Amino acid sequence: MIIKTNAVYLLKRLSKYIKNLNIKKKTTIKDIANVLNISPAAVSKALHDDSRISEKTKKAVKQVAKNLNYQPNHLASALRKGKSHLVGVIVPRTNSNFFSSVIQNIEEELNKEGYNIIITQSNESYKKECRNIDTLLFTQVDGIIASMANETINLEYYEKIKSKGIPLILFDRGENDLNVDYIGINDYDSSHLIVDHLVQEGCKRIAHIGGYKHTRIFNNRIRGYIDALKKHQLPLEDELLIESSLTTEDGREKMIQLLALKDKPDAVYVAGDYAALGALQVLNERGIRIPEDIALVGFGNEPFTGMVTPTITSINQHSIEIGKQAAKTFLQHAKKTIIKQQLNKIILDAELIIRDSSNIKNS
Amino acid sequence: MIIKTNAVYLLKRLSKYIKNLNIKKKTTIKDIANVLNISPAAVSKALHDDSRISEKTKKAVKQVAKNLNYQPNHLASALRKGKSHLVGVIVPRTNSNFFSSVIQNIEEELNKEGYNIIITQSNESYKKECRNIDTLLFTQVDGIIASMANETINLEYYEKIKSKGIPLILFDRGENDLNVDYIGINDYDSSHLIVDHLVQEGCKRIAHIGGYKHTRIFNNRIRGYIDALKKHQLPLEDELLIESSLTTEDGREKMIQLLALKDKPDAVYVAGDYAALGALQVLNERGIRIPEDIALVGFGNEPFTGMVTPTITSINQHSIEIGKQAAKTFLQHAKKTIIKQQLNKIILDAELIIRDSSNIKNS
DNA sequence: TATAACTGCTTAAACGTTTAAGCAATAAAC
DNA sequence: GTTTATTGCTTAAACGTTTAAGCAGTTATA
Repeated sequence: MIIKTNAVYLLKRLSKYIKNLNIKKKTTIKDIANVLNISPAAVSKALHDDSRISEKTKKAVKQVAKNLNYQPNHLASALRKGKSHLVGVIVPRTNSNFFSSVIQNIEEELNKEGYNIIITQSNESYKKECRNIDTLLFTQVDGIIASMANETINLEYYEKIKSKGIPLILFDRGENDLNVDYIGINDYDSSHLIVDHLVQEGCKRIAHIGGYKHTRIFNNRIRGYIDALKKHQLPLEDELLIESSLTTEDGREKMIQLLALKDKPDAVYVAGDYAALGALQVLNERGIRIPEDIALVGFGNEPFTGMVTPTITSINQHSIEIGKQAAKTFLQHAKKTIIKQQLNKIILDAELIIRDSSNIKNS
Repeated sequence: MIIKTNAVYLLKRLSKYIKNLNIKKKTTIKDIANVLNISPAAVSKALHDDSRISEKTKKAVKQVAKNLNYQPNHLASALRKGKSHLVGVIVPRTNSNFFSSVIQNIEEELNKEGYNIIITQSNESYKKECRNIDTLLFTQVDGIIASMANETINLEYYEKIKSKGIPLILFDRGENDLNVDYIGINDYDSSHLIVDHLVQEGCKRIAHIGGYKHTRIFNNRIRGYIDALKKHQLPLEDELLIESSLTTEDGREKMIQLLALKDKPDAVYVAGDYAALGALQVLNERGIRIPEDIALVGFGNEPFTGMVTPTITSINQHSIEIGKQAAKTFLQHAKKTIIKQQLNKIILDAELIIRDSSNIKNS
């Protein structure tokens, strides 16, 4: 009788194996349990180094897991635990050095704590951004770190994230009204840095090709520009303050617009490097000397600012620090359970990188 | 008695609601079922427009789902169905226009079919690439689309993907030995295009700063370079063929090395735009005229090739088409169940974008 | 008028984990 | 020598879906 039971038992075990061989099913915790003749629960605990499992069993479990090439099923554990250990990241685009550097540092910081990231791009489109949010919520991410598209005014979708109780951290392009954690640089002060520098180089008519006023960071840069002009008792003229989408193409157009003025500026501060590039192209094409005739300053310190002729003075946005802080802020949320949600607003000091395009005295 | 049963029943329903209100739990299919007094199975089917559910019920279910702000739990359905509808993408880095454009097009194409992508970067590191693969397998992706790191020689991890039966599609940087689907451009022909063009411009001593020989695409570019030289009866000289990591820094070094030769080249074909930029910087710094003294050609058509002075002639790698084809190839795998796996090797014709750095006759 | 086919659901099991609760057996404490 | 703790497991339920199987009731078919 014992022999028969044993035979039945062996047959059962064997059939499992045959099934595995044929259908090439992924090995599960159950398979390991069957091999060692212990319960799946014990295997799970052994793999997680539970103190209530003997060292002997742990060793055995890990060995068998390795032999059977066991890979834990993230979906199952995430479902059971209610945590996916996935963090969603939304950026306007990845092919800018600033964003890809931020992403890289978010990833690095989160990987340390066992989190992985899902990167999505909005391509500066509000509609795409909404779809990305839905996708991320659908994927059950544990948190979202985002920088808003230029187009985004309606915050309904971001409210949706908050209402689901999912930590939301914004960086660079954020909104004050949303009342969430934010990491960025001091845009207002950056404008002061730039204007101070240009004044020091002898400029008297400083134009500003700014971003959309409705976006907080660009608004701050504009305010900084205005206040800095006042500080230096330079007149603020409407025709010198232009709103732009800050693409390279629009940078070209807005520069052409400035050159059409009877009273041309002697310096142009552009709120984005790509638009500054467009401006530079126009100036070069028309044989206007930079910085002698017109000085140029960009924003973002994209690598190409150091590649073009002349190299473009720009603001370093501390992408590394922003990425690290964004990740750390998320981790704070993830760790505390219900403790009071203290808002983090981290504003980093920016740094002006002076290059040829504004270096009048040394040129 | 009936009343009592009803009371108990109502109490049960009520308690569910109270629970929902307090703990702010996400609404599930069960909640909808409870409200409408039907089974969860019926709700699931209604949401998926199953033909065996009445239109009336479907309407009601969808209405309640909307009211309760129901969001399907992706983890649960993925676990049950054995499909995550997630595709992993591995690239050396995202801050190159080529890769970010490929990614964007992969995403677009896959989104149409209800798939989402997880982007990971290897930063050209083999170790990071292995970790990325583990992460993606762990996340139960339905497929992986990858372009290999420069460092990658050992294909063990890629074999791991194949052995799990997960579709693997390589693009740009791939390996022949792996025997998987591949989408890329014709690197061999591209070299011919470049050499033909340079010869036509009158160059007689053409150097090549190539990528690592062990990477198939760079090897093909080298072979194309050699064969094209032969075709034009130009002598092939060892000192003119240099292996490089193709970073901007290394491009500088290798250019300096070429300038140290007693018999300098009159043209340099660099296998990557970033390295070509380094070469350009060195030439500019030393007052060597481009293209009159030395012509320069890059590879990849990165946007900055059109921004620098002089603009750099380069090869357009068809990132859009590569992205679309990679996605489509994956979808083919995803759709057929066990049908024979016919390998897709898609080789696109490249295109030479002629700019100032090699336009001798018109300069 | 029986039989088949369709409609509109329900039941119950499954996906692979984790975890609270519990149960023997052994060790420690009194 | 009884009580108490500790060790090393097991059992069973749960996470939220999906789906095969089945079951009434209705409608069409022969």
